Order: sequence, then structure tokens, then C-alpha cells
Amino acid sequence: MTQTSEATDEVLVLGPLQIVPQEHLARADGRALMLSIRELRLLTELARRADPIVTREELFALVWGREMRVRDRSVDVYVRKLRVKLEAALPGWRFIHTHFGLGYRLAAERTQLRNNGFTNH
Amino acid sequence: MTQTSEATDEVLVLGPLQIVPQEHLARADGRALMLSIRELRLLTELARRADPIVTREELFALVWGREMRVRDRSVDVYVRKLRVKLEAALPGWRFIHTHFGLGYRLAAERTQLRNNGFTNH
DNA sequence: CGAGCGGGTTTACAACTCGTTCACAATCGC
DNA sequence: GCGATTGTGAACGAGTTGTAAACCCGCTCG
Repeated sequence: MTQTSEATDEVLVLGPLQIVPQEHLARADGRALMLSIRELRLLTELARRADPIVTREELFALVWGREMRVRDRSVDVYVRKLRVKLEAALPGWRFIHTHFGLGYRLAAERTQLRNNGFTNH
Repeated sequence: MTQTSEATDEVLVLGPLQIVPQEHLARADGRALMLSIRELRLLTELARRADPIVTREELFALVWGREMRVRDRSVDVYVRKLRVKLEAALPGWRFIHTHFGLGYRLAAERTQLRNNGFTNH
């Protein structure tokens, strides 16, 4: 259950989302998600660092295995692809949060479920 | 109950699909399926590893009993044959899922529910 | 014997997916 | 408003997968 023992049975859980890097598979409420290799890799690296904000440069280095060139938008494009698929599989949830000027942060949060006076569109 | 030591009564069940390797038989909603030896063998090995993704190399080794040569498409061709017969016997179900660049994964899923596609709000 | 059959294997081409990059729109912070 | 950052849709080429068909047997039957 600890996220650090990634040798054999690493399973990352974020709400209804479940990621099993060793099986190249992610599940939403148990249903297998169809993600490409890069998409899964990006999701995995984000999940391994879930909660803190991860910079694009760090993400790129982790997923692509090389230095990110200036003005490279690959991370943004893949974040978009992931968001679309996650939204399709788990409507009502948000996972990838943008922190302007800093990077991205992964956390399972519900969207517009309860109305307590504050709207976070 | 691991699948490896079921000498006499191994029965693999995936939704309406039922496989009895020892009887060289597969059933769809109870009706016997007409599968050739290789087809049944491939289906069996996929079913024994249902859920995780299985690479073509692994499948080939399991079913053909030797190393797969590069650019050998046998697995793809037999996956096709199986899909045709399964679709004919159980319309509305999908069993063999392709994971691009990785391999195949067996799981009973209905086709009409969008399991991963675009649930456009 | 020769034809037809059924299955396994291989080939050829069509169709698609993925990763990359670009262009432009939308948004943010000042 | 302005410049910088992020969102988004689309195009492209390479490589992967889908698919039909040809080929290659051993068997059976007329």
C-alpha cells in the first residue's frame, strides 16, 4: 500500500482512480482506461508526486527522459489528453490542477457537487 | 485457485463466455462455440491472464510453444478470427482489447456503454 | 487419381494510433 | 491593456494494427 515500494505491486490510488504502472494500466471505478504509453507515464509520475506541485521541466524529464527545450508544449498537450479521458471516464471529478507559472498538481477533487456558496469553475 | 494447477476442472468465466480447456470447448450463453485448436488455445491463454495486458511475444510463446519471429503477425490474425466468432456468438460484447504498442487484454465489456470514449456532457 | 475441404501460415495493403509540432484562442498577473 | 502563460484543435509522418486473401499443406471422398 505504500507508494514507495514500486518493485512489484505499486498501486497508486486517487479517489476512484487507480494506477498500476507495472501493468501499464489505469482503472476508473475498476474499468480499464485506454491510455497511450506516454499518457499513462505522465499520469503515473504525477501520481507518484501527488499533492505537491510539479514543474513542467521536472515532469518532462521524468516522462521523456531528457531535458525540456524552451517553449516545448508537450507536457501541456498531454495534460490536455489526460484531462479529456479522465473527464470522460469519471465525470464530476477533477484530477490535474494548473498552478499558473509553477506547474501541475494531481489530486482527486469533485467538481460542482456541493453548493456551499463558493464556486470553483 | 490459481489457473496453473487445474488439472481436471478448470473453467474460465468472462461474463457470458465460458471456457473449459480440458474439454476443448468454449460456450457462449451455454451454446458451444466452434473454435479451431489454435483459436481455443489462444483464447484460453488470454483468459488465464485476463485483466493484465499480455504482449504478443508472450502469447505466441504460450500458444505456439516457440519464440516469435519479428514481424510475425500470427497472433493478430488469430485475434481477428476470435473476434469475428465471438462477435457473431455474443453481439454487444467486446472481449479482446488492443493496447497499442503493448499487446492484448481480455475482459468482458459491453460495446454500447462507452467504457473509455467520449461521454460528451 | 484429382477435387474439394478445413485449418494453419504468410503476405499485402488499408486503416488507424501515437507522438510531435504548430497556430491561434483564452486566461492570468500586473 | 499588455505581455506572458496556458488551453485547445488540428496536421503530419512513422510505426502499429486490422483485414482480406493467397498460399500450403494433410485428409477425405468421389
